[in-house]
Amino acid sequence: MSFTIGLPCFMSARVATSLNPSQRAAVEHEHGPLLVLAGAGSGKTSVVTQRIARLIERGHPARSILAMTFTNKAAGEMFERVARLVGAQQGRDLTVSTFHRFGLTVLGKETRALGMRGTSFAIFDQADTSGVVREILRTVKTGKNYDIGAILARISAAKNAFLDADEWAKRERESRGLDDYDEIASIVYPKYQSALKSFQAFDFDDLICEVVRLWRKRKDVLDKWRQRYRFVIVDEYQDTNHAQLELTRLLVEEHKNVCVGGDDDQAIYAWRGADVRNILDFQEHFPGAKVIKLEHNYRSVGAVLDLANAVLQKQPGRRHKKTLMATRDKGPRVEVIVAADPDVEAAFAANEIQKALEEKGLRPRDCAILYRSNLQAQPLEAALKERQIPYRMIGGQQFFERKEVKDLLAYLRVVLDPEDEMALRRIVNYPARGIGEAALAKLTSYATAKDTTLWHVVSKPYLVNEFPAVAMDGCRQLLRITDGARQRLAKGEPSAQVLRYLAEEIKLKEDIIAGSTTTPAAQRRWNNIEGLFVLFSRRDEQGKGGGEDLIDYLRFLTLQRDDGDEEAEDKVTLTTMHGTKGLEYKLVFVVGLEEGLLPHARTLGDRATDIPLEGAHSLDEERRLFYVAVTRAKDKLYLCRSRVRLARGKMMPRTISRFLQDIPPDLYDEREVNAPEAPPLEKTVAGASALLAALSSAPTTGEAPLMMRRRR
DNA sequence: TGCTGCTCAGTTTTT
DNA sequence: CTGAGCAGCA
Repeated sequence: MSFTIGLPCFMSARVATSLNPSQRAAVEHEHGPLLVLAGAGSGKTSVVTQRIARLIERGHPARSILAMTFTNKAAGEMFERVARLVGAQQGRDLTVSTFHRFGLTVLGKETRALGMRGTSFAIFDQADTSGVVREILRTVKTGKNYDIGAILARISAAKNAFLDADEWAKRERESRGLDDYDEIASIVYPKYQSALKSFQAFDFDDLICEVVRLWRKRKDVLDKWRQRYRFVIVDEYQDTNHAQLELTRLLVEEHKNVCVGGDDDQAIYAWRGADVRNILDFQEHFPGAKVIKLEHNYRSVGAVLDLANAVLQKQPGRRHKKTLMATRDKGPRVEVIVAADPDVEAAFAANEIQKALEEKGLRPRDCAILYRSNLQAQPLEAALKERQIPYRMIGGQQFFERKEVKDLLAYLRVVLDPEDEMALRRIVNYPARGIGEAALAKLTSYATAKDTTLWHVVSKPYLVNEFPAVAMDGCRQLLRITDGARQRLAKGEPSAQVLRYLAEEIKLKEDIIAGSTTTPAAQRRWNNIEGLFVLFSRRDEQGKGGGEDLIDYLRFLTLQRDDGDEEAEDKVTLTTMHGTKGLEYKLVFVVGLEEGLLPHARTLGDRATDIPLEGAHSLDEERRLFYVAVTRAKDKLYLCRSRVRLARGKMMPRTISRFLQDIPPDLYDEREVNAPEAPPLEKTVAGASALLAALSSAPTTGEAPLMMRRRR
């Protein structure tokens, strides 16, 4: 089982120069709707970027081109690649953005047309929206303990269908009958909407839906945007939802210059509202559409591709039939690893990576370990740490969703925009300063009665009848802190400096230490805050100012997941199968191929909380997810599973994933791994000294470093 | 008001 | 087993 790096692999350095006929046809396409059906690894992204470059070459101004992607990262990458082709000068005016960010831009520019008071609005992330729903449930007094996510999912579905609560409930009742969650969701939904309105806030769905509503209502506004964008490109089209289709359709209705790229076999986001029919029915939505299929795979060796095709073999009812054709040689065989337990599984992957790094000249960045659920990451992290292999984890709890980060940023928000009520509520009694539930209720009811903002009352608490002296004092403290920060900003102090001041004033460090159970945990959380300082000082260095600029930046951060902006970082990637879409690695491990994990238990048992998906079976989506994971591998693929796994704190026996079972055995070699292979530390001097370095840089608190903790 | 300790639940994916 | 949410108490 050896695989060579270097020889045939660089076929995959493809693109730019040589295009096959289909690719060329797609790149040269100029006017009218175009669907590029691109199988995994068929060079879709490079075709799309080259087409954009070609449009610019043809004399279409870059500023008239809008490309929409799924993630910020994909957007950044596409922008870079186009800029490389046409030059930074030419590419500068190009718009490459996620749907959500584009929506944010439009809403930000159209606050007047939207009829909003003022120009400021907030964006609510999941934590915020969950909080809103929780509050509403309290007032509704159901007595039951509802899953908030399930309610939000239904609200989201209704929003994206542009239906109000009654219309949605009616439609669902007719199509499938209502369950408990549908009932409660239809009660919560209108209240949720008015809550958002009173906060002057948009949730993620609104960023798309409100644009569509506005455009439908205001032809003059729509015309403005239509004139601006003469060419629209959408990547990963299989993952768009109904509202995104509507947005696209409105924008291109006149000129019809819409080019979408995608692959229905890689549709894995139905659970969050993506509708694969968008890509299946593209030709009905955009009559006269040209369809180009890209079926040559330039990424993977034949062995990987054969297996990938076998995975899809079992997929019923594929509409756009594609067969991926190999362009590379067979390569090393795919290996299936049956590990005794998850630690063995992790040790195996880490050992193989280490071997590949030392013996085959691979770089860490060429390797990835993919799993279904973030819970699986822990043993993998530990195994890599033990061997001093650098890695980065994508996903998990997002940086900007961490409590300490949100707390500090909420202060900055309030400083910049005192009417940001969500932020104000968050910090009004943090750190505790005597403004508890009762005091807050007094403040808000006074604000409601006098039709003024919460901030106004907080800054003049003496107006409130029988307001407790302690709470009054608390308000004064809060004012002192925010005023201090505001003055610093006004004086032109860098934003990072102001953040430091705020952290200092609220004794954030002390609070983190007091609120953490272990020293390393406290360290990690404080590191997050330090990370914020670094982030903002980097922004300061770019000469960005305070005020509006900073408000925009904070909004932008809400939509930004941290991919670790160190794109060039040479590290092994640990990520979920979802998080890996669009990426590729020479060496790939897919771990946890067991029933209950893939397919995930939640997609099997039909739980009351899940929305029944129409036309899409979640089991099929799980299979496609497996397909996506497998097709990430360029040279060598390992499929791993464990015989036992921790569930609810107990070791439970596991059964093989049905998807793995479905693959003809002649497409892979199977191997059992039992003893946890010890990390070969003593093997190399480099390894030993790296360990020493790691130990000496461990926290000197007397606490054991985190990595030493898990051992059974 | 705010803390502590209890219970309970719940285990996916993310703009 | 862990974390979050909640009730009851100081």
